[in-house]
Amino acid sequence: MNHSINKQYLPRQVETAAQQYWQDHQSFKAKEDSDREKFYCLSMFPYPSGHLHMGHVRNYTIGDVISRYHRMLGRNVLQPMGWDAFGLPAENAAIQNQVAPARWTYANIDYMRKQLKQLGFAYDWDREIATCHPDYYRWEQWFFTRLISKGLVYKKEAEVNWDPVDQTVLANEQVVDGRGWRSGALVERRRIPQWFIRITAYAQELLDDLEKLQGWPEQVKTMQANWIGRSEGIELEFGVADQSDPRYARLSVYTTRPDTLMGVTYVAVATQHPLAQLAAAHNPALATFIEQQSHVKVAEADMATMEKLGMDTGLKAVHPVSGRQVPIYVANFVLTSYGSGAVMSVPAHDQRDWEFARKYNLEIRQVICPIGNTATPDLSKAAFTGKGILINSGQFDGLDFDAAFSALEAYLHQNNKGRRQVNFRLRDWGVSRQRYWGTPIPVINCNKCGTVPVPDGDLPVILPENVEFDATGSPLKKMPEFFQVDCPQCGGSAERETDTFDTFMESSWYYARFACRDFSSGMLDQRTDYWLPVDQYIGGIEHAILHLLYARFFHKLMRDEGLVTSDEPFTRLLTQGMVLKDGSKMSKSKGNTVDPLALIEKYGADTVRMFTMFAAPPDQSLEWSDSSVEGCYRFLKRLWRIVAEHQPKKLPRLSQKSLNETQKQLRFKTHSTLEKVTDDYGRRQTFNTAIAASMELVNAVSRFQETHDSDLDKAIVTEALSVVVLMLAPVVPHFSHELWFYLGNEKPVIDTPWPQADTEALQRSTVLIVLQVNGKLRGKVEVDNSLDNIALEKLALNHDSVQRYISNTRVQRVIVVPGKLVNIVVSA
RNA sequence: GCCAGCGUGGUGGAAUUGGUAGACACGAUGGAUUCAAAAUCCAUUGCCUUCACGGGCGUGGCGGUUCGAGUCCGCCCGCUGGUACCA
Repeated sequence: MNHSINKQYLPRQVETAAQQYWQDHQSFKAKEDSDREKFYCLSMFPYPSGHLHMGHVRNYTIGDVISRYHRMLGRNVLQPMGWDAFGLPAENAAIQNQVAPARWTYANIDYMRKQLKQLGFAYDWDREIATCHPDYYRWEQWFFTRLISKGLVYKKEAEVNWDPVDQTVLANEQVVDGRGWRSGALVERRRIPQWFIRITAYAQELLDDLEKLQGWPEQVKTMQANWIGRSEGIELEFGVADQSDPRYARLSVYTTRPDTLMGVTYVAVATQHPLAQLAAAHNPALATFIEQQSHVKVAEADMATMEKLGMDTGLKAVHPVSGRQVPIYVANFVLTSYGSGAVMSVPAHDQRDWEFARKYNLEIRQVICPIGNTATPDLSKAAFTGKGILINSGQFDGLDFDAAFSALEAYLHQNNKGRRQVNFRLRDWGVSRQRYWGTPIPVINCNKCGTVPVPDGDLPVILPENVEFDATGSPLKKMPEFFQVDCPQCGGSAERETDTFDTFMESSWYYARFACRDFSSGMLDQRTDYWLPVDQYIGGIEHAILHLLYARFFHKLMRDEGLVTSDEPFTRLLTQGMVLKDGSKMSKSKGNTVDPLALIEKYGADTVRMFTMFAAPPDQSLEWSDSSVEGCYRFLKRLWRIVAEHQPKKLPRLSQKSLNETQKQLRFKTHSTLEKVTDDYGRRQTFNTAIAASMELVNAVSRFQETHDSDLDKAIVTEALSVVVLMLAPVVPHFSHELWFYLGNEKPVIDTPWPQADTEALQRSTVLIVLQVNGKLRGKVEVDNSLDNIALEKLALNHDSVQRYISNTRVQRVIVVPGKLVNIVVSA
């Protein structure tokens, strides 16, 4: 084993050689092997926007570190990579640069793939997927037609942002201060027919199965549960008085607070509610008001923060219990898409209703009295929103929330005016996009047969890639050769759907396709049974709700189609924080980006990888620092020199007892660090502390070397450095690849098992005890670890550093925490 | 607005189950080496106070629980992500 080594750390040479070795040996090609435990590690695939940014580097380094660690644990690892290739930015680039979205996208993919390869990620590139390729999206189209046949898909009208100048639908992101970002025109809400997938049919299961996700962060599960938003309430009906049209005799509302029903003083309906439209037909002022409210973009945040405005319709609702008539208002904050588009308003016990009532001088009627609190709430200051005892509620007076709920439910049920209802905040998934660069929706509209799914044999519906592109909507709508087709059912002339799918469709099942991406006669094959579910998924926290919920939903749809056998797609989830510079998110528009390529050229991939792992724990945001990158480079140079100048010696079989104290200490440090780092990589996934601990061990080796250079000393150093090189191998794989050979090993570091701590080296006979007086640190003492609590207490009380604080006091209590501390509680 | 996080030295962060606050780095200061510089190495480095020994304060703010709180609870402030057509 005569591995020569350059005394200087030359990252470019080292990295080229290691990458060449991996390529020659096809080290990362993943093969199904039922005899071996698999580990599927997946990082969220990138949108090919042009070049990698630091967020990608961080995401993919985390994934690579976890993959390489599990490989060392002996698992059969699959780590694939692909491209979330459809999306809006390609269309914007097309308009700006006169380049077709397809060409732009493929060029970006080529460039970014090169960057990923330079970073040395252990991907099986044979499984690469680009979602814009028909081999991929054809199965999405096929699956959608399956969902149609199962009744899990339907078409309905839904609102979009319409730019009246560019004559195009705008994404929420493209509406800035209520205006189209290119034209500057005031946006309008427009209702158009769109396709929806019934995610609400799975709402309960999506909620219940969160419990199965033991490997997910609590915060993500909480956010998803709140998003699904299950509530139990009552759906009840008000009558409508003075109505001229018998179709609108009833007004349905949903409430989770039926106990406040007798406090209703008005009813609010959405601007698009039939009653609002009915009233507006005879009321020009109301029509104007409704028209004005239509210039707000279709985003919940805008709806919720805008000034709450309303107008009396002149219509009256009839209370289902008291028969009292209350005004019906149109209110801009009532959501058309949630519940029935109408809400009963109880200003005394709901803050938003209270504010609205104050503004429009509507009655505030208290019907709930706080329990165990004689002070009546001051309803001139705010609503009282807590639960309590009913008052001013006639026959329901004196009941508490639960009793009132039951009593009112029974009353409304008997009178056929309401029933118990479970509601979800979650809305069905609108998948239609009026855009070009996406998967064509595989549906044909025929005047005779209605909507007809494209038959299996005619799939895929291929998106034409050579197109002229401008700002006025999808080019597909101007391509008769695309949309003029014969109806598959009657053969008559028909029109192909020109809308495309939401790109969340592609990212909802790519993880499954990676298991069998070359399968050409179906969506998924048997190989998914081996690889799924994904053992570790890594991606940005910004995907905590939408992407992760859609993917969970899609997995259940595929399960119910018999394509996968598991209930959930991702066993363990790590949500990575953002990369910031000067306190804000790195972005092109802010001009604070750092080019990974320039850094790799200057320091090498290993330094860049190490910095992203060392600077912060993976789930926190990471503050960019040039000098800290420099520091990582310095550490690698220093460690390289220490190893290269060291003469490796094999550690003889020895008894720990034959070592001197310093030798014992270094071996203790080596093996205790190994235990800690193993825990950091595996359970904790705090790679920053794993690196810090490794640095500490290197510092200990340096100090040890100053006074020790016998053959046995060198062997102990060899052991320590070998452990360091193995522990750092997942983070700096090229660096470790080279040094591992130098340390006298024949097998490459990637095929070397993760080391195990030597329990004998971890034995200690003493322990450090902290001495406190009244909780304040007053001393430390190293004691034999066989001392019992009584001996510890005695020793603490007599210790000099304690004595001076307790001499003129009375000892009240002594708290002994074995192996940790003694706290003496005294009073003057 | 609503949901979920986060807030610790000059900076990034550590403190894993309520038990030594500031590990490991960066930066800074001083020194060694050098003709000089780079590189490297050594020392110091939370704040206030003291000649020194030492003492006091200190984890966004206010309060609480506890022998003991960065950690648990309540309220408040600030920042970040998401908010269904950015991905």
